[in-house]
Amino acid sequence: MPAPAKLRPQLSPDLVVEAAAKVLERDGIDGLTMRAVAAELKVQAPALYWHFPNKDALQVALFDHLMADLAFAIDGRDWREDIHLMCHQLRRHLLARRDSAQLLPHGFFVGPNMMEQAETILGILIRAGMTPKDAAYAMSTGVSYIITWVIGEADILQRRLTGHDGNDELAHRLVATGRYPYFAQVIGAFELGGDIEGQFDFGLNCLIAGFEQLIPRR
Amino acid sequence: MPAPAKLRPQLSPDLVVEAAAKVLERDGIDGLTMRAVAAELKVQAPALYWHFPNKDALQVALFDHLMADLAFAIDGRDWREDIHLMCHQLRRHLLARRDSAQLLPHGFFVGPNMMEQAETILGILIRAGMTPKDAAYAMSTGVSYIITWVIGEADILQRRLTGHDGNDELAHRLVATGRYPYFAQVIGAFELGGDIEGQFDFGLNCLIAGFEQLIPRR
DNA sequence: ACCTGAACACCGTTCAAGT
DNA sequence: ACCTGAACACCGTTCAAGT
Repeated sequence: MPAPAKLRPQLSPDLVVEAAAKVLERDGIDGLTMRAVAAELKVQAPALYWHFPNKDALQVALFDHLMADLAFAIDGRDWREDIHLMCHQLRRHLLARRDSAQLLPHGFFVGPNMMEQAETILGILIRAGMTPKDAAYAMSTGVSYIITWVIGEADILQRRLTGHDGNDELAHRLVATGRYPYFAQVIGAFELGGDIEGQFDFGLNCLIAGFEQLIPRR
Repeated sequence: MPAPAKLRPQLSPDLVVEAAAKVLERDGIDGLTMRAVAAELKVQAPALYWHFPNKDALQVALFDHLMADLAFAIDGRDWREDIHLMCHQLRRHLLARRDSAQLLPHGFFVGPNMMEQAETILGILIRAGMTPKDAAYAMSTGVSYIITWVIGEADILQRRLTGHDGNDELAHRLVATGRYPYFAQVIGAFELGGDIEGQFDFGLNCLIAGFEQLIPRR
């Protein structure tokens, strides 16, 4: 005779992470509370603490989970091109998973999935001629750039939807005083209507140009 | 006859910001609560809402306040050198004011002080030959790099003090599986004992190398 | 071993009421 | 005009108690 069916499926770290992913997608980072995740699992909040020591650990696991299906599509002909493509793909991946970039206050290469991705990136840079240390720093700088960028971009997209923007107003009032002549020239570049993808590429290309100098010419 | 002395000095936005600065320095970003700021002023928390619409607005004002005495020391001979110096000075300024880099989720050029600083930076880049738009993007990319960096660096310094680091442990366990050969080569670069200032310079030099390409050769 | 119930020590913010 | 008192609707986390 088989074991009696359990009334409730047992919790597990994986189930908790999947529930957290659902909550994050539905309610955003502010809605991602231990109680909400527990509710998603039809369980009381303290139950989660049997599987994760605290919310931080859950967020780390969640981020890694969200990076599991990040598959870089590159052709391996030119490392500059490959890195460029991968950075754009990482940006899109993060943007497509609501608030995922805000999950990690610090350190993104923890967990099996992110480390798997790191292998790809490091391989390209090292085979291109970088020292392992330079490759590590370059990867860290690049990913950090993208994560910070995506947080900012999501914020801009959000404010475009909700309409007006308090900070913009303040900046305009200050510019109107005439005390910031250079800023007055460039304030358009910071406005919500700006070329957002172009600005991403701008910083990205600067970084890649810098990376290029780390590779010995032959 | 002069007006009777008030029992309590009247509150003002400036006084609130100064109290908030004290609380931030003493208790860090987690201790910066409306109640704590109010207590510092010997006032009830709701009183603050007469002077600021919400906590976010207070944080924006506080950040600008903390940037008031940021004075760039440069000599104006070479723009690359100047930018390099300013970036290091901004890093030190932020590091010296506890958790200041964590005050701003989005947008750092709001408020008279930051815009004053922006004038200096934009001036250097535009006079070096950049278009205003490129100068704006370059400044934005650079400051964003530094702020993100400082948040990470403060975190590393903190973990160095408190000793052990859970994420490091996880990464080591995963590396020990042998499935991440490249990562195994570079894990030393990410450890707490790493050359932290060197890593900052690494990213910074990459960016500046990229900026250089925006300036037409003569 | 794994989860519930109840509680602790907080948050940001609102709002009627005071002065 | 400016602040208090009291409350609302939450948080993350702990811990004894249940099964």
